[in-house]
Amino acid sequence: MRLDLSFYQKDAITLAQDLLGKLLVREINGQKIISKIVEVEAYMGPEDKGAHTYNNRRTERTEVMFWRAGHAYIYIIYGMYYCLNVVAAEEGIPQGVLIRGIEPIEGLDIIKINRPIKSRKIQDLTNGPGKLCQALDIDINLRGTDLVYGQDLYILDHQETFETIASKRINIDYAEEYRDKLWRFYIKNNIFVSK
DNA sequence: GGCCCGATTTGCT
DNA sequence: GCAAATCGGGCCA
Repeated sequence: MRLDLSFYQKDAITLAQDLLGKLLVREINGQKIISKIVEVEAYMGPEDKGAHTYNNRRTERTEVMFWRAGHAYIYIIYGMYYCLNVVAAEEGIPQGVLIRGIEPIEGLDIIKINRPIKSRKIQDLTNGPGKLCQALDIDINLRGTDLVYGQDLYILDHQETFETIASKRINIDYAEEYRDKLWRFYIKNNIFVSK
């Protein structure tokens, strides 16, 4: 069953943990790629010095973060990769959850076409925020996609038991006291968690 | 208009 | 382990 609006209407730290183990679905021309979310990071809006929306910075890029929860905040990083985030909290509060790692469940053939790599390790297909966007053919055209009511990208509920690990977020050394917050969460021992 | 830098990945040493 | 790749966003002039 698809997650409804109320699922997303919570703070990003809680949403991040709740998203672990859920199934991310990408539909392209009627074809489905289904994957399990195994690694996430929370970005806590105006007060979080590690977030794009620190101090309520509202620009063309960050605009979607201020929208109603359940939209896709997508941005370009290093001029060549995309990152996917799920907007959290209430409208006007720019919090979101970065998806950093997913485990392919269905549509692995499509993933391999979207992301040709030399490595024969299957986890190298989707164990990173830029990698998984390439694998799912997610780019700037999907910015602002509605995960609650749209068809291109959405998330299904899924029950499963696992152990969650909390750690520091990756590559935000500039975030001062927010650098050491344990706002990265991942499923213990899952090989699709980034390194 | 110009400059600096990044919520990353890859390939080479 | 480390630096290159590569370019739009943000900010200041």
